[in-house]
Amino acid sequence: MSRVTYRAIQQEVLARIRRKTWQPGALIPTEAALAAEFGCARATINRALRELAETGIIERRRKAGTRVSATPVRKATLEIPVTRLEVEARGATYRHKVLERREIPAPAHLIARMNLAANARLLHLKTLHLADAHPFLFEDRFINPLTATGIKDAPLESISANEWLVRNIPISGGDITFLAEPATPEDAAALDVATGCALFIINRLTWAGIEAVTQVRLAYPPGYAMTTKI
Amino acid sequence: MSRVTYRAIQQEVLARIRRKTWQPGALIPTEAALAAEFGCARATINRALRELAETGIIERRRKAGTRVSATPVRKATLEIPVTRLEVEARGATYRHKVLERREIPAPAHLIARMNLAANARLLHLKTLHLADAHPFLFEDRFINPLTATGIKDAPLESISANEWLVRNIPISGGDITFLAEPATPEDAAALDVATGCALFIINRLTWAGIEAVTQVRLAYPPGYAMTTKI
DNA sequence: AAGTGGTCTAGACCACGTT
DNA sequence: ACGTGGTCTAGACCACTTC
Repeated sequence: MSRVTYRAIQQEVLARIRRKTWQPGALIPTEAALAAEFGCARATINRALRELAETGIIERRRKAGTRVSATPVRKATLEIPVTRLEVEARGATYRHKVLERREIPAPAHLIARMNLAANARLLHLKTLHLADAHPFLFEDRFINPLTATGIKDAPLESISANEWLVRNIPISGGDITFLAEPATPEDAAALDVATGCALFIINRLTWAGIEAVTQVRLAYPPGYAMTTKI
Repeated sequence: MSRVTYRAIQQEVLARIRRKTWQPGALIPTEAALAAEFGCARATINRALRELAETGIIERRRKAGTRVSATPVRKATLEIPVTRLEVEARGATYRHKVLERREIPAPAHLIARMNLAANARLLHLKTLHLADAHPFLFEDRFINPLTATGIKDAPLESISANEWLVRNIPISGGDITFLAEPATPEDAAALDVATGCALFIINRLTWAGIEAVTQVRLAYPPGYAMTTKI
């Protein structure tokens, strides 16, 4: 075991910020100075501070140095699990039901958002996910068969599109939006709730490079909450 | 510039996963082997793989080695800015109005959640945040004056509690919950929307060590969406 | 017992941004 | 121009986990 760990340095830095030894907005010593003070290598200081910078507690810029964030932008990490695992983590039995599966011409609003050719066709899926036979999530998904190669032959009755895509199509990135919406009549029927009641909605658009793979709207019934820690 | 960067290694690793050279669930070579292959130091491989593991793309365990995640749990990072900055980032003028400010005995449900003494008192604040004079956010907050020392004398008319706390009280962590709720009559009056309409709600409880600092419920009107990337 | 990742060191060079 | 963080190296020891 070495004498000084990067975690110990992080703790000490946080303690000094908490004690106001280092005020918000103020510069803290350079890596070299801290390495000398703590009697460790600069690389150790670097790792400690780099990770703190990733959480938004401090801000670092070459030449300008490192300073305590004046108005820290807290960053929370959300885990986005496969729905089956999320249900099973709650101790329930997972099942899903494909309500609709059709190939259609891409709707106009998706041609722009997904950067598709004007005559592109998409696979349109509607799926109800169940936890112990109770509606857990109503999913309305469009899949680009050109990027999600093999989706047409996927056994989507036994593996959800969600999970099939995650396992088979390497995704480079995506945009996620969280919001609240009133239940449409279709949402209400699928989830067995009243039309107009407040649903938690996730919209997600995912990419493989510059090509869109899938756009999905997830509607969760009242009572669902997404939780995380900072 | 060195010959091999950790970013280049990440790209190559991702490419191999995408090409299925390394299948989901399969072991990939050890750090030492990759260092030899790429002709770089093991520390460089370590940094490349460590960061990929943080995103959930690969999984690492001592002795067991590194493998490609079979069902990757995507991780998204949410930024939680101060409301004023969020409004200003949209090009609007920020203003807030304290609707209520009272010291009260802690409600029973918060005594448990915030780990308070039975006779604890809390500062109860209700604040409306405005963007260009339109309601942007209705905030219902409880503050523990024992941990948020100085809050009683804070000029909460000119600086929001949100911002005052962020600047003055060092926070060690917290729990955040996102959900949808129908607007209560009070929400509706504050936000100028219909009672019962779908609101996006954030509940946040923050701690300084083992002591709770504040519990807040943020209610956003219809149309608000929280966005992030993966 | 042995193999793998986790971390630290001491030194070096470099990119970047401020001055 | 120059100071700061960003990164890489080569080597070392250690912690954890599986065998």
